[in-house]
Amino acid sequence: MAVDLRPSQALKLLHDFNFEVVRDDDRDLSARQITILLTVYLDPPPHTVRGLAAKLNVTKPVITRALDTMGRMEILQRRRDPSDRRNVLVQRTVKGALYVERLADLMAAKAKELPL
Amino acid sequence: MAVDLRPSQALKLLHDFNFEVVRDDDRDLSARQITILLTVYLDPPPHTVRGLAAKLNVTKPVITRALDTMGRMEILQRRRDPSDRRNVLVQRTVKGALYVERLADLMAAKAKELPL
DNA sequence: CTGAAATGATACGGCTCCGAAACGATCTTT
DNA sequence: AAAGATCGTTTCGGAGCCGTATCATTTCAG
Repeated sequence: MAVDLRPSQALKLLHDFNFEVVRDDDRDLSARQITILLTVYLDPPPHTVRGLAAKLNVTKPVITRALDTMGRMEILQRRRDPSDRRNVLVQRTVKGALYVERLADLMAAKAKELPL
Repeated sequence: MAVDLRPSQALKLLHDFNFEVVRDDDRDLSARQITILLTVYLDPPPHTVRGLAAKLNVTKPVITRALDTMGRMEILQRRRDPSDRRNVLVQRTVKGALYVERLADLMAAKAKELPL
């Protein structure tokens, strides 16, 4: 129980963060895509399509399509599992790490600006 | 400078919050829609289509369509400005207030669970 | 009173995403 | 090796959202 955030502060933080993302990027990821991305970057590997789908409670094609999109953006990467070639391993990329880091910094900055 | 949130905590908070939203709602609002919604609920009125578009740096049809969608969800409401009938005033609803409150509580709860 | 300006809504073509179902490739079992 | 199971992808029809351009309504200026 570390960070004490009142609901009104949470709301403002949520607004300010989204506001910044919307203003900067013409292209914004959906909540699903963000969750997939952050899951890959926060949870220990390996990450498979099926595993991500089960964890996020969505269908497999949702993951496949999100990987198509974020693969094109080069923030996530597919690789075949050598030990079981049916599996696809979802991996991080350098560009993706920078992207995620930017999100984290932006959120931390917005939190710092919150009124008491 | 109230809330101290390290980037790694911000990332986990962002993940946990989105994770919960994605798991619960089959239909999730876009970053733009959330920003519009929270702007109406946080900034002082009046809110017009043109004003919101300028503030968020998007085109007017984006606002109109978002109002269509969130109007159907009954979390935002249109009303004609009586003093200048060209304007549309965007207003809160009871249902919308509950929706926003739920977002705030969820985020605050997830912040409380963050590791030090 | 008439034409210009302002406001929000709409039409359009294009793109992305959705869930369900079917599919090919790969392993596992027999 | 044949049959079945598992995994990720693709297809399909349908829906939402995008930006540009245009439209109807309302107000304002001359």
